[in-house]
Amino acid sequence: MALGTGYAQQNCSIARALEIVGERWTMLVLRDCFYGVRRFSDLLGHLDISRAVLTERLASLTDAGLLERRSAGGHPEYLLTAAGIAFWPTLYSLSRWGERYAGDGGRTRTFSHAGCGGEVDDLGQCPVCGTTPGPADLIVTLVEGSSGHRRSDPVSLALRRPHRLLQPVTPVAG
Amino acid sequence: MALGTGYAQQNCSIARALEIVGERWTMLVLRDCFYGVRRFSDLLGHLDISRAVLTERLASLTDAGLLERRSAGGHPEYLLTAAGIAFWPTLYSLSRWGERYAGDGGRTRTFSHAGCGGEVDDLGQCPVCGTTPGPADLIVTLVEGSSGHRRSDPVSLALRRPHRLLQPVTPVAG
DNA sequence: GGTTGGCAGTCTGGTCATCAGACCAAACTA
DNA sequence: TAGTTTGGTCTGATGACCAGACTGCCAACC
Repeated sequence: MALGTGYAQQNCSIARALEIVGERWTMLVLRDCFYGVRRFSDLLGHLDISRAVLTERLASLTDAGLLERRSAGGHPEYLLTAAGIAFWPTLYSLSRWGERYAGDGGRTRTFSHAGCGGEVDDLGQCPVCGTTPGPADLIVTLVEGSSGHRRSDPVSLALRRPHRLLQPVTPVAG
Repeated sequence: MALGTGYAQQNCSIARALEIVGERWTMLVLRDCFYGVRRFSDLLGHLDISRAVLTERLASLTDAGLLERRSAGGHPEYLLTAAGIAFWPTLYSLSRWGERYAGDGGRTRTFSHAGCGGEVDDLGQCPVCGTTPGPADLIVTLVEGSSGHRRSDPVSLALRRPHRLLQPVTPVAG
């Protein structure tokens, strides 16, 4: 949060969590990381965010231990750490709430268990095998007919195909 | 979010959710509502927030349908609606993540099922009876010895006792 | 009936964060 | 070697947030 008067006095795990992930754009950066976006320019194009703010968010997420900055092929890549991956349930829960109460009520994306194909429920549990798959075992699929096809940047196009979370996306040029 | 360039282009339920609950202080206001804080002055004292910002947050949460403003005894009260109550899993999940990765790793609060006394797990499920209690059926208890006793405003003092979520707190004067 | 006091806001001037867009350095490519 | 891509930094303008002063409403009390 990095303001003079942050949430420090709140002494509450929610407040402390929000000190790390509560700033504008931060959770959307994490969402993109789960979707497999790893590069500065891809995040920039997909989020429509100011370069300075993206730089700052990536640095603070890295400082906080949710992301790891790694050089790959001459360019940096930002990968989720264990602490970052552990944030998935919160993001999933927020997504489900948003589908129900911040849109037209319909599904926009579904998440299915890569192991058995079951579509996970509100709690993230697979109704077929009864486990709670981590993000690495989930396949995200855009719901056809949802309002989910507006953007046309390369990353958005690449994300229209079903794909496994955390696996790197390869944006198509154009 | 109410900025010229919000998250509108993101076309994603997470982005839409964050348009409503993603601003500074908003989730902490909701947290306090779950804890039973209902009055403007109590929120003000417990959150250490600017009056203008609290006014704006309460108005936008009311507009978005998460809170309901109701006159009670000559003063307004802010109560969670169904949409607001449905936000509990996200808040709980964020709290658990924060305990693990944004603090010393220890529990600060526990939530137990009022029906059978079981302490709910990471997913919010009661290990005793197997159900997933809603917030109205949860009792929050501050963990002794956690760093959770810093604040001394009347609301914080009232919240030190175990109490059921959504039940109104009665701050002690002083 | 007038006064007092608490409550729920609004208003104000200053500070901080974010914005769009220009600029820059390093690495790769032709 | 010149140009392009990538990953940033810098700048001036705008908007959000801050602490604190101020206002209007209502109930209780004298």
